[in-house]
Amino acid sequence: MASVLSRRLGKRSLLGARVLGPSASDGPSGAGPPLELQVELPEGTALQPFLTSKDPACQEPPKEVLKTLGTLGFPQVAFQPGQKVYVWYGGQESLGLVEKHSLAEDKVTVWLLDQKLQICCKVEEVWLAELQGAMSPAPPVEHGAQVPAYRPVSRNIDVPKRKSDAVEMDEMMAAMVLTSLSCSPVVQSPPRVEASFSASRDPWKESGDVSDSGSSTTSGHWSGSSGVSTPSPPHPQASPKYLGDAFGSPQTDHGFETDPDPFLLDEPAPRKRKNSMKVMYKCLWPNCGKVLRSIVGIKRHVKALHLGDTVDSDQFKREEDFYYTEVQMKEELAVAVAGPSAPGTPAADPAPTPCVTSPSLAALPLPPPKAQYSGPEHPGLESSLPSGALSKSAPGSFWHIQADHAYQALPSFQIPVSPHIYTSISWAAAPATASPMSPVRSRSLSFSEPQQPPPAVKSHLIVTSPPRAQSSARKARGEAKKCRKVYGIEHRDQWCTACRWKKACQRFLD
DNA sequence: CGTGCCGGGGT
DNA sequence: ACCCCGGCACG
Repeated sequence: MASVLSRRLGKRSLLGARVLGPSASDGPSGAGPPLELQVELPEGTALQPFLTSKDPACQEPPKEVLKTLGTLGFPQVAFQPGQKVYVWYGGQESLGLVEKHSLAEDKVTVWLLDQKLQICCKVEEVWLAELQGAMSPAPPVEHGAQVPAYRPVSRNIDVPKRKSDAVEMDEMMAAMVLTSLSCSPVVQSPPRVEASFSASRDPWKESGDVSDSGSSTTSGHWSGSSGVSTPSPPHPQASPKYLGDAFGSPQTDHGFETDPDPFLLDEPAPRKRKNSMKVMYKCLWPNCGKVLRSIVGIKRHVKALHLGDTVDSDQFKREEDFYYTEVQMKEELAVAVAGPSAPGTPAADPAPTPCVTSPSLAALPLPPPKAQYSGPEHPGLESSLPSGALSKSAPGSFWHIQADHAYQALPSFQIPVSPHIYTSISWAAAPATASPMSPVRSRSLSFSEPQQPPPAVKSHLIVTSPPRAQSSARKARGEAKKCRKVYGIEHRDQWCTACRWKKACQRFLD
């Protein structure tokens, strides 16, 4: 194999590229980054704390609003004497009463309750106590300058996007993602370190090392497999570990660690379809978390309950839009309407969703597409997997096992395919383009625009419409990243066998 | 033009 | 069987 390697040592490494510029989203969709940038903008102006942590996905309109707000000055016109306000003072926010508001100079005189003193400051530094909840932590200007430390980071990570099961979970995830992201670039890519044993722990990185696990095959390299078929899966132990890795400890192993990352976020892995999902809308208002079924409902809710007093201003016309987010819940949960829980994906933009709510679509009981053609090959394998890791929506990292196909000699193969966001079902090919809005989320590494729950739709197409399926003999080009892309040519030895043989990739089927 | 992979070749 | 690659289709 050494020969192989040396022979085709790469011209270009996709892997490298990926590793170097990962955080900023290298997705093809040019729209991603820009959006983020814009989102950041308002924050920069430090006027609009609302955005801080909530789902950027559906904030198109607000963004606009905010921007204008930023330029035009704070719209909250005049403070009334006696009004309760918060003001940024002495490094913290203090409660105070408005003494007077001088419109002319845009200054507000505030009587600080705590300090028992009066101060005069700019309007931007003062905000109404009522709004505290929403517009809390980031008081104006100078404060903004004080905290940027965490901001720039968090903004890039679409933390809110993946509303996992619990709210706290979200926070944790955010933190973890954050950490791992911030670490990953560091590990440039010590391309293939022959680090003897340590290598063995990584199920897929090693090639010759495969055997060292003691189990199964003897020959080095993948080819060694004899009978193929029932691979004794090494994962029983491996998987937990990996799981851990995916989440917690960013340092997997030698420079390769960055690789799984793209996965974690990208891998479309459409095949694992979730149970029927239902789209719900969750109120993001602090301490609210109300979940409603309809977009109208949620809007009304937000408007009525939270924005009640602000709606007067035209500028807030659409404000409710960004106080709710779309979430997908399992049918059962949806029924129960568990407040904070929102397994699955937050999904995108609220606008184009209505159709989705149709349960009929979502409920289509289809076997994962993959099963449709490769299923029969190793039924046993699937079942032997650790619980539902595979098929269920393991919110964590999740294992994708495959050892099949004529080419696939290796015993078994696991790929940590991401906590993957089911959003990332690559149905890009589908007629999805219909919606002009294509809400590009701020997912840092993305390549195909995920969407809603159309897995059902897609598979449906495949199943029911034989005409389109494969009219031509040639297999439709896969949307998924193939080994080549994922590992780069330099790491050809890590490709799946099929890929190496220039055959249809078996690792990342479409 | 890069990529995925079929078809066909070599060992 | 394994391995490789020409060459085409696709984006």
